[in-house]
Formats: sequence, structure tokens, C-alpha cells
Amino acid sequence: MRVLIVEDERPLAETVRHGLTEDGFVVEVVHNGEDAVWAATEHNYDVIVLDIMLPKLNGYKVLEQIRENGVWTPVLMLTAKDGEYDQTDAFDLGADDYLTKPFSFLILVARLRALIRRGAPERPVVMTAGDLQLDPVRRRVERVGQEVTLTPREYGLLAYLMRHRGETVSKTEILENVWDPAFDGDPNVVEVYIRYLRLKLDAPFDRHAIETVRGMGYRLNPEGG
Amino acid sequence: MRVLIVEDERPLAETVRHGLTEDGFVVEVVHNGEDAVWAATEHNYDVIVLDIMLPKLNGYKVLEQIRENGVWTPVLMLTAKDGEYDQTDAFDLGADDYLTKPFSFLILVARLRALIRRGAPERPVVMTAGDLQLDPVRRRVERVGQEVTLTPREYGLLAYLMRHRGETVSKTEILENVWDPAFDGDPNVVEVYIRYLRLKLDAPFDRHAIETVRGMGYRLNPEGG
DNA sequence: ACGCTCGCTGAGATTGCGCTGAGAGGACCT
DNA sequence: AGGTCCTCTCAGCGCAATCTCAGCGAGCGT
Repeated sequence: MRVLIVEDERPLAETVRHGLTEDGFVVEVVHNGEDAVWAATEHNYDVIVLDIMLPKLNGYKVLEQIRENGVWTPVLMLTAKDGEYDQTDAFDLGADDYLTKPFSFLILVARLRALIRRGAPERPVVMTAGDLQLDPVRRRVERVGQEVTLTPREYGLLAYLMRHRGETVSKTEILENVWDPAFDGDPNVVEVYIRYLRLKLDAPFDRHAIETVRGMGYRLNPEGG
Repeated sequence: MRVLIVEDERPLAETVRHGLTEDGFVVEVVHNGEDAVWAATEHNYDVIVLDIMLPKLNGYKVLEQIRENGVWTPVLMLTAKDGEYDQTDAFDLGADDYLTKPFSFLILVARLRALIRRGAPERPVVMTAGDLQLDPVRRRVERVGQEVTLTPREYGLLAYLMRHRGETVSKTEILENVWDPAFDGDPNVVEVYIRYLRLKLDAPFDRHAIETVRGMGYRLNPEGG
């Protein structure tokens, strides 16, 4: 079970990390709001412990942003009894549970387990481009609601194009990000895989979502073609 | 607030009864597992305090039976540090919270209040995927209503897949969460155990709930295959 | 219109992932 | 000690997935 701790008081953060590690959790700690948003978005945690008093970005803002990024990991908030936001607010802020400082470590563990058991609610984290849909969590791709099976490379390539939909991306960029940063082979592979994608995503549906920008690279039409 | 105390050590039971009564709880005490099941089923309590070491029927069995009887009152378990079932098990056994003996009376009250506020879960905690059923409380797995016996590892793996049903989970994720966070052996174990599960859950029923996503990992079909 | 370049295409060659059966090692019970 | 059950290791095999290559056609500049 992976936990993200967001807490700027280092000693407290370390105590919690230590204890949770002993209880079999895999713990990651960040000390400010910006790092928290980044970590929560980039990695998959089972639960997040979020202090409300933070430098740069307070807990309330952090929660707002990670939810905006489509991350629905359960969040347990740490509130101070006399803080700007008191306990009663925590649920309104969208937290799944809260604890008032100071708290008992045992209770923290119990609550975390309860949250994990309850599990994350539905995550509507899907990228769309017209009638094209990509769900990174399920690793599923759909066109007009119909599932399309892709190989890992094909999927990686499409995911990259999707993330940059509307932009023109060069073959070099693609090679660096989808293949290997140190790739030095024939860029023709990209052409080949673009073709595979077109055969699976465009041809059967009589569309052309993937456009060729001659001399520049490729562009995924945000409208889906 | 009505509390049922299940505790065979009479002095401890009386101390707790006394303290809780002073705090405004309405307390009932029973001293063995059979009475506990009967009382929990016949009356409505707001919370149950359940010792795990009991004559006739241990706490684990008691919890199993009252849940089977459709009673979903929150349960706080009392575990001994060196007991047959240690703390980490308490949640797997379906408890909503737990305390390790010896415990502070103040903490007990705090936890009880927290449990009561949270209230009883409105639905039984069984996970389903098509005709596949996993009951974490009873540690039971059924397919088409027929029980399937799994070894601990197999069960752990299936439970993890079930919690993430519909998602594609990588072998690394599986190893970190089902095996050990610091596992560094051959990921082939996962393949082997996936096979065991398929032999027990899929083959006999001519289904394939567990899909391989080549290059990515595995996916449990939410429809059950 | 011509030539050159860039991208497209179809057909293999190669690689490495996941599957499988057998078996060793260890915990637990009788 | 013997037997059973569980966990994990290992090696080989088949095939999907990846990549290479060479010929072809279309776009672009002059």
C-alpha cells in the first residue's frame, strides 16, 4: 500500500514515515504543496495524507488541483484545532477523512486502512480527441465507444500524441519520448507505427485523426479527424 | 449510545463498563463468543467492542457470524500484541478499528466516538466481478456461487486484482503490493501465480476473467470474463 | 515538367515476453 | 521421520510484437 505524506514539519513527517514503513506501507514524503500536486499526479498512491498548513500552496488548493488533474486517490487531511480552516470544513473541502493535530499514531493507521479499504471512487480520468478516447488507468483505447486493442508501442505512441493533441510533434521528439531518449536508429520506425495506428484507429472508422505535417512531424487532430 | 462489550476478563470488562457508563454510554457486557453473537444479532448497538481471545468462539469467528447474520454495526477489536492474530490482521478480519492491549481508556473512548460518528457501512463489503465474488471479511472466493479455495498468496493476488478490477496493473505494482515493497526477485512469480488463479478460477468454468495485457501487465475483467 | 526528398507500404527477420511443466526448498502436521 | 501443502525457481518453447529494409508514390521547389 503506497502512501504520500504531505507535511512541512520535518520531524513530524519523519516520525510518521518511520511508523508507517514499519507497518508495511510504502511511504513517500514531500514538504510543500507544489511537490504534492506533482507527486500525486505522476504516481499512483493508495491514499494521501495532506496537511492543511503548507508553504507555497495550502492543502485546500492542493486537493483542488489534484482532483482537477483527475486523481481521485482518497485523501486524509490533517487540521489544526485553531487553524484558518477548522475540522468541520475538511469534508466540505473534499477530503475523505480528517484528523485534528495532535493525533494518535494508531488512529492515523486505522483511518488510513479504512480509507484504503473503501478504495478510490470512480476516476473519470480519460483523454479525448473527438470520438477517440484513451483511459490511462485501464490502459484502454476506444473509438466511437468501440474498444481498440493496441500493442505497447502503439499505445505509447498514441498516448504521447494524445497528450500533445493539437500540436505538431517531430519524429525526433517522438523517438525520444516514446522510444528511448538515446535512440539513434532509423526514424522510419515512427512512420511504421503511425501506419499501424492509422490502420487500427482511422481506416476502420473512415477518419483521419493523425495528420502528417510534411517536413515537420505529425499532429493529432483534437476533433478526432 | 449503546455499546456491547465482549470481554472474558471480568475485571477489565467491569472497568470499561464503569468508565463508559460515566461517559454517558449505555453498556452491555457479555463474556463469551456465543452470547456475543446472540446479543449482537438480537439488539441494536451503535458500536461493539470485541476481544479476540474468547472462550467458546474467538473474536474472529464472532465477527464472521454476526456479519453473516446481516449485522453491520461497527466493531472495534481488542488484540494482544503477541496473539495468534496480530494487529495487522484485524482489518483483514473485517474489524472497523482495533486497539492493542494494554490500551488507554481515553483512546478507547475517542475511537468509539469516531466509529459511531462514521456509522455502519450501508452495504456488505463483498467485491464482485461478473460471477466472481470475493468476501474480504470471510476470506472467501466464489465463482458462480461455488466456493473456490485459494492459498494465501493466490488470495492476496486476487484481492489486489479485484480492488483494481478493470484497470491494467503491472507486474511490478503487483510485486510491490502483494509480495513485498522491496521485492527484487524474478517477476516470473507473478506469471506463475496468475496461472494458478486461472487454473482455479477460469479453466474449470470456461471463462477468462484475468486478461494478459502484453508488455503492460494484467487486467481483471469487471464483467468476470 | 522534372528531379529530389520525404513519407508510405508490404514483406520478412529478429527479439523477447509470457506460458508452462517440473521440481527444489521450507513450513507445518501427524 | 514421513507426508502434505505452499511458495518460489528455472529452463525451454511458441508466438506476438518490434524492427529492418527496399521499392514506390506523392509533394515541393525550381
